[in-house]
Formats: sequence, C-alpha cells, structure tokens
Amino acid sequence: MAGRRGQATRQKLLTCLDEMLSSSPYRDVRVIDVARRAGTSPATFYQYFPDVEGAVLELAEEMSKESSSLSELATDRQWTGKAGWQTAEELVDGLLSFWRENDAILRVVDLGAAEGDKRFSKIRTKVLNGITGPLADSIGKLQSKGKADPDISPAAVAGSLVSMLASVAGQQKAAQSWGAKKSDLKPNLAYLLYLGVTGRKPSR
Amino acid sequence: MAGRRGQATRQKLLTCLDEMLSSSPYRDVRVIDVARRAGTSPATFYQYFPDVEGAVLELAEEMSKESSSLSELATDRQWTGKAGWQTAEELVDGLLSFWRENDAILRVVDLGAAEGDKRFSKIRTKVLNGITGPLADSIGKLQSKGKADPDISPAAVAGSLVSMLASVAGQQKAAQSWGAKKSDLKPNLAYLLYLGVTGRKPSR
DNA sequence: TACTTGTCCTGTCATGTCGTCAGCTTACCG
DNA sequence: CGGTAAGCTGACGACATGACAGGACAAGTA
Repeated sequence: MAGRRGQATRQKLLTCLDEMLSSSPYRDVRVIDVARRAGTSPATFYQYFPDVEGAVLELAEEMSKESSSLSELATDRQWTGKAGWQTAEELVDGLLSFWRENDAILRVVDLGAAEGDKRFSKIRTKVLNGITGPLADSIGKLQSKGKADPDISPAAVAGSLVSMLASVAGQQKAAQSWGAKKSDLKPNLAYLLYLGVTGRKPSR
Repeated sequence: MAGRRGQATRQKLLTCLDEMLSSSPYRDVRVIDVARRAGTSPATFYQYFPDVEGAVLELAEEMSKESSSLSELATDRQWTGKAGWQTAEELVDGLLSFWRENDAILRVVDLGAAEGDKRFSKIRTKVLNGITGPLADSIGKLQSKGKADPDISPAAVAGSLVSMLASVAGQQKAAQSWGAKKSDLKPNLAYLLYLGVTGRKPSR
C-alpha cells in the first residue's frame, strides 16, 4: 500500500497528532495544525487519513495493541491472603501508569464510545476486556470454591471494578478535589479492588 | 443584561444545543447547525455566547444545579443491615437515571475535565462531590464506631466508588460487551457500593 | 551521468464555517 | 402614533476542508 518513505510520513503525522491531542482540546485539533507540526501540508494528511477522527482511530488501534500487556497483570493471579493484596496493588499500579502514558488518546476513545461510535466502543472494549475477562474468571473460580458471594455476577463486578480504575485513572488531576491526598489513591483503589473481587477485607 | 425576548432566544439556543449534543459527536457540533435548528442565525448565537464551548458551559452549569437532588440520596442515610442495602440500591438507581437524563452534557464535561479545563473540572467536582462528600462522612462515622476498616481514607474510597458509578453510568451501552446481562448491572453495582462503604457483604 | 519509472508531496481551487459589524426589524412606552 | 432601545440578520474577510493534477524525489538501468 505504501513505500518506506510514505510509511515514515504517515507515522510522523500520527506522532504529531498524538502530541496535539495531549496539548490542546480534541475539539480544536485541526488537520492544518497537525500537518504544519509534521513539516508537511494538509493535502499530505488527507492522502493517508480520511479526517482527524480517522487518524485518531489508528492511534487508538495502536494503543489497544499495547494494552495486551495489561492482561498479564490479571491472568492466573492469586487472590487470597497477602499474595492477593499484591495482585491488587500491581493491577492498580499497572493500570494507572498505562492510563498516564496514554491519557490523551484514551479520553478521546472514551468520548467516542460514550457517543455510541461502534469503532471506538470496540477499541475501548478490547482494552478493558483484557483485564475484565481474566478478573471475571478469577471471581468465578473463587465463587466455585465458596470463597466469594455466590449471588454476584463475576462479569458485572469485574467490569464495574475495571471501570472504576479506568475512570479514576483518567481523572487523576481532578482526584485531589475530593479532599483525598494523592498518595491515598493507590492503596484505597487496591483496597476496593481486593474487596470487590474477594468480598473480604485485605490482609496487608 | 437581557430582556424577555432575548432570554427566550438564548434559552432556545441552549435547548437546541443540548439536542445537537445528544444526536451528533461533540466535535462536529457547529454554531451554524445550532442556530438553524433554533430558527435563527449564527450572528444571534454569537450575541449570547462566545462560542460552542461557552454555551456548553452554561448547559453544564444548569445541569450541576439540578444535580443537588443527588446529594439527598447520600446524606443522613443508614448503612447497616437491610436499610444499608436499600440505601445502596437507591443511590445506584438515582445516579444511573440522572446520568441517563443528562448523558450528552455529562460526557462533554468529563472530556473537558480530563483535558484539564478548570471550568469543566469545577462543574464535574460539584456534581460528584454532592455525593462523594456525604458518602465520605458516612464512611467516617462507620470508622469511628469501629464498623469499617480504620486504615482506609473515607474521601478516597467515596470518590472512587462514585467514579465507578459515574463511569458505568456513562457507558451503559457498552456495558453489555463485558458479557454481563443488563439486569445484572444495578444489583452488582449496589453490591460493590455497599461492600466499599461498609467493608462487609450486604444482607439482602 | 543521463534517462526512466513509480512513489510521494504540494499548489491551488471550490466549498463551507467562523466570528464581526453596520444596519434593519420588532416590541414597548409615552 | 412616533420615538427609542433591544434584538436580529445579511454580508464580509479570514480560515479550514477535501479533491486533483502536476511537480519533486529516490532508485534502478545503461
């Protein structure tokens, strides 16, 4: 589809778009600005992408591939005793830093999904399901061993917990306004995560 | 500042803007479309608002006033036994329907806040703190009675729980993709809320 | 080095939105 | 009914969009 030079230009446009998204509101990102920043012209941009949204989708796709590393933080993990607490802490930590590294694109994906755009929903689902799936499995296993409330739906609980983490991660700046110290955030998220999965208070 | 007729036009523009936000992506909402829908001209729009964002802020401000009704769902509530379970259910119910009624403006507020715009952060904080505040108080009281984990931060836990509810509420369409039934959502959110506040499984 | 070929980039243009101003219309009051 | 102020709009320059044709460039050939 495109040669070596073309690929480079295309990639540069994507990189510059990502920078623009980080520094200015999504609504105000213009093709002409992205092109200028990449040292090229709007016409070139349109050669590779149908519009800003199209290019954003590419960025999101890239990001969703990298998100597979998040799955590892939730698959085949211990959820009992101190090991369980460590699992919770690592999961919170991993998710928070992934969100910090990709905050610009993630908030646009969130918006797109909330607006009902299937393409964005799909990507958001892929990222979140990477964690929600294994987490639901863990809850299911605890249930079958009688170690978790049998009345809950593993999928709904896992999904809600991951939503919580993602939402707090996406609004980290605003979080202080609750009156909570910044350092309080991680341990308390881990607490809620552990509590939600196991139904018991963590033994730290 | 403005007479009777002016107020009416202004309000009509806001209403039409709200409708536009519900039916098309925020990024694509144009002044000219809002004006046309209101049966007036772009010039009139600019007489009342500096730009689309400015008008959206007005809408958000209105919404944040209505959100005070949410506070009542969390102030002076019982959190023990069956009464506690009812409190949780009512809070989840109230929040979910408030979000359903105001989803368009709420997602724009979320975006603005995530992008670091103080004006939107302030509004988001006002809406969420209406619940987070009283909820944190309840947790604090439980703590002082020895009925909740003394090591947690009431503010951080309350904030995270409310974030969870808000986030799930904002992505209700996407929620099915977890593999959870729609009817599972509410009871499981109430379960997590009760669990987070009290540290114990609910007695339904 | 000169020529050829296919890839890649850009100047330019028609279309449409933005945001402003002067001037016109409407409602209200004496 | 005429005057006044509030409210609305046509029109305009500036700018973004998206399409195309043609120019610039790298790489291979002789």
